[in-house]
Amino acid sequence: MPELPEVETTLRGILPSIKQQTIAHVVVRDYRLRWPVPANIHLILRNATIDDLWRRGKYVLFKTASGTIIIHLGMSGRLRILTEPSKANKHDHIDIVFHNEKILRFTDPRRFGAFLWVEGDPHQHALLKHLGIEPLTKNFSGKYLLERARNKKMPVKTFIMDHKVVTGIGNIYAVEALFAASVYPMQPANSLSLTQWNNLAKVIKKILRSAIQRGGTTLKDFLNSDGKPGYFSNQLKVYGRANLPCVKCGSLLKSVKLGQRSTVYCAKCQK
DNA sequence: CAGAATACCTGCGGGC
DNA sequence: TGCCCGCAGGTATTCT
Repeated sequence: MPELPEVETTLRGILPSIKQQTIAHVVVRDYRLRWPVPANIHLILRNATIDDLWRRGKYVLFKTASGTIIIHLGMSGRLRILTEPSKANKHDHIDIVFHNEKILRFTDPRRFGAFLWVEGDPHQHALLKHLGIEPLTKNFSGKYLLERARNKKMPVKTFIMDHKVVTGIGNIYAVEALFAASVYPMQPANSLSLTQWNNLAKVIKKILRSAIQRGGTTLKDFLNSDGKPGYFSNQLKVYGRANLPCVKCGSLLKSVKLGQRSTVYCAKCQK
């Protein structure tokens, strides 16, 4: 479900309710996520204060005095704030109850998400250590991509979805960015020109910023922390539009599998 | 070593 | 109505 814009939207939504707030207790209903939720997490977090929270790639981090909570939403995860206790549904796996009576609820039907605890520098955790550059930073540029793509024969789409290169770009935004930049998804990464990379870096930033501004993309069930859908869905030009006309030239969009992921593109506009 | 396949899970929509 | 299949926003792990 969530790519960078959806995670960012989620973070912004929950931040005002829980930053600097102290945890009263934690309820774990199902420990079976991507990795087991630490068995003693309720003891660790009791009376801990969330000093700060931020995003790294698609991870959300909550810092406390003794360590950091690492959360990943996987494909179907969601975080939201409840202002009063409410009956837990089937996939509501974790509640963090704060002294201010707000409740942070982690829901994840597919359980591909993660809820972990790390002491020390969270950025040295195995999951975060090798993450590449943040796309919404100045150093993310055509030059950076050109350098990283040297000797990489893989398709450019696979390359920009590699989080060791750049974090946060998933299937939707990869496909949209390639269309916006008129780049053929199967083009070998090491064959793009600096001009192409500059253009791609530019449209990636533009699309991610636009999506964040609109509250992310809702395909069927993404809701942000306020329970609102994301309004970027109606900006999608190619994702989910296989066999429909290209918005630029009218020819029918094609669809192929690339690394098991559906890849929609315009054969005429993307060369 | 790179790159490709596999695995983890539930829910939904389409075809029969 | 119900069953089976394929598909879904991710990514660590295993394989070749």
